[in-house]
Order: sequence, then structure tokens, then C-alpha cells
Amino acid sequence: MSRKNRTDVVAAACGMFAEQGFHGTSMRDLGKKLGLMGSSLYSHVVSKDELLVDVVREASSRFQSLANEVRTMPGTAIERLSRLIHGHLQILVEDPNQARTFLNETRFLPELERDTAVAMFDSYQQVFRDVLSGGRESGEFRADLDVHLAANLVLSLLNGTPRWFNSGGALNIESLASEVHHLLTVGLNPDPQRTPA
Amino acid sequence: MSRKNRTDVVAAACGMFAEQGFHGTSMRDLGKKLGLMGSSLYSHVVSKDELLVDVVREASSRFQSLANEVRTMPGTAIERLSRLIHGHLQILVEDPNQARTFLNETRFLPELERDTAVAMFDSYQQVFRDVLSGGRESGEFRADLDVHLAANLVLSLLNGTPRWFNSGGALNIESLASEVHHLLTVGLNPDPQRTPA
DNA sequence: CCTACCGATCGGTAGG
DNA sequence: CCTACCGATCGGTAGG
Repeated sequence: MSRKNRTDVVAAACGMFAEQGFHGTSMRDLGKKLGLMGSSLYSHVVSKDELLVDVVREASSRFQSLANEVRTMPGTAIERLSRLIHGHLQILVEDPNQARTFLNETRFLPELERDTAVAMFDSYQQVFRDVLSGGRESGEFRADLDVHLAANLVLSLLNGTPRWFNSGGALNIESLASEVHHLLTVGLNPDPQRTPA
Repeated sequence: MSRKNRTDVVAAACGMFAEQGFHGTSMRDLGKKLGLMGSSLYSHVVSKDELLVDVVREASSRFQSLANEVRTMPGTAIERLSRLIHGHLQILVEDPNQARTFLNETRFLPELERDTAVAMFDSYQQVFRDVLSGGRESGEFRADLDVHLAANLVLSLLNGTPRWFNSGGALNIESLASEVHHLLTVGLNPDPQRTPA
């Protein structure tokens, strides 16, 4: 109802991009959501692309913070992986619209910005690989672990959560993160024994 | 170059929807890819929506076949889960464009068709839950396993693969499926021992 | 399968 | 922040 600022516009865009996709959202749609004319948005933003850039940059910076934290974090590989899992899920769950826009719409960014985002996420993923290979050397993880593959699988699992996790549901982030960590470290099998081949 | 039929058009649409998204693909784009005018596509198809319907239905029927196979499949829970993992990955990897369109663009289907697709995937997911809970009863999986959650996590992991798996790369589907199965059953930990808290 | 076209909507601008 | 508008493009149709 009150006068809108750029932050309001970006927040609304974030929600619409998550639900309708970047190309499925028009500036007039977005204006309607904010109670404005579509053309009025151009007093806050210079282009539609800019809105997507803002959303993706915000998400990127969260992942980068987590990466930096874990890069300099002491502790075992298991502890560091645990922190990555929890931190990653927290980012996704805290703002699911931002997460979905980041995961699904980054590819529609102008080339330069998209390259930046991709490079950032690559270096983020490198932290996962570093933690996994550290744990492999220390004996915390399997010696035959394919670190590159495992990092992809772990990130796939994590990035899928915004599709089904309901932050209003019975399961909170702490439990989710702990379940994910449990699944990834000890697997589905019952505790002591192994599968017979 | 030669005259196109409906199958060609759907196949081209599948590729473009995967890469540009449904709303990011115009009928003229699609025509250009096929060497046709955009308007010529309407001799093969009655609407743009219909193309997406076709792609999603094809993918749906593949998942349904796998579900039916595993529903009536004898064997241990581990064997059945293994088949689900392998079959699911095969569907995703065999036609990554179809998979990506199914996973990302189904939400843009007309309401009725979307509901159908969602219902189908729900019943598909139920097979995962059934196998997991069967394995929990039989002692193959942990007694404390949250079956609903585990099914979501397993499917998240699987559905993330089209984002990074390169079918031309060194890793083939069999190895991928076996690695995924290994990760999900025994986890990242080294074989015999457990994590000390 | 093309040409020629329809009304609607797109991202965006000028001027206030 | 709105009104009024721009050229471009959208999904789709008529007629051949």
C-alpha cells in the first residue's frame, strides 16, 4: 500500500520468478503484485534483467559466505561437511523463493552475470570437494571415494530440497540437516553390519 | 531438411523447452530450429501447450513403466531400490532434454494436465516409499528410517543428476547407478566402523 | 508448408 | 508513481 522501494520490487520479483519463472513473469504482472503500473517499476530498476541479477547476486553472496566460513573452519571433515549441509539447507529453506530463482533462473541471466554466478558456484562446489577429499585422506570417508562425483551427488540432494520441503511442516531445518548428514555418512543400512555383496 | 512430422516437432520442442524453458521458447524460435515458419507448426499441433503436454506425457509414461515393473518385482528391498535407482537414472540420462523439461516445465502445463502429471509422479514416488518401508520391516534398512523423508531425499539426489551428468563423459550409467546405490546404502563412511558420535 | 495477417502483450520510454 | 505511448514479438488463424 505504501510507497515501494527497490528492495520491495526485488523481493516481489524474487517470488514471481520462483513461481512463474523469469520468462513467465511480465513487468505488468510484477507491477500488479505490488499495486503499481508495470511502467512504474522503471523508476526503481533500469531493466527486467536487473531484477534477476539482484536476486541471483543475493543468493550467491550467501553461498559465498558459507564457503568462506568453511574454508577457514577447523575441525574434522565430518564436522565441516556437517556445517556445509546445515548452512546450505539453511540458505535454501530460509528464502525458498530466492533459492528456486537462483537454481532455476540463473541460466536466463545476461551472459556476463551468468558467467559470474556460475564461476562463484563452481568455487563453492570446490569447498565440498576439498572437505570430501580431506575426509578421504584422514580416513573419515571411504578411500575409494570419487570426490568429484560425491560432491555432485551431495549437492544434487541438497538442491532438491526446496521442491518438497515445507518450512511450516513438522520437520525443522535442524532435524532435516541431521537426517541428511546421517543418510550421507552411514546410509540407509542398519548400523553395524554391511550389505552382503 | 525433409518434410517434418509431429514427432519431429515435439522432439525439437523438447530440446528448446529444456534449454530456454517453455516461456522462453516462441513458436517462431521452434520453427526456425526446424527450418519452418512458426505458423507452419500449427499444421502439426493445435497449440503450444500441446507440445509441452506431449513431452511431459512421454516422460510420465516412462516413469510409470518403471513403477509398474518394480511394483510387481520380486526380490529384496535392496534389489528393488537398486532397480529404481538404475531405471530412474536411465530415464533421466537417456533423454536429458525430456527429463529436464519434465522436471522444470511441468508446472507450466494447463491445470488439468499438470494435475495428472503430479498425480502420476506421486504414485511413482509411492513405490519408493513402499520399497523403503519394506526394507525397514525386513531389517535391510534402519529401523528408525523416516520413509517419507528418505524417499524425498533419494529422489532429490536422482533428479539433480541431469544438471551435471555428461553422457559423453568417462562415467557411464551403470557406474553412476552403482555409485549412487553405494552412497545411499553404506554412505560416505569407510566400510566397517562407524562415526564416533 | 507459406504468406499475410489478427489482437494481445511484451520490455521499455517520455513527460509529467 | 501515472498516463500515454513506442516498436517488437507473442500465440494463433485464414486461405491457399
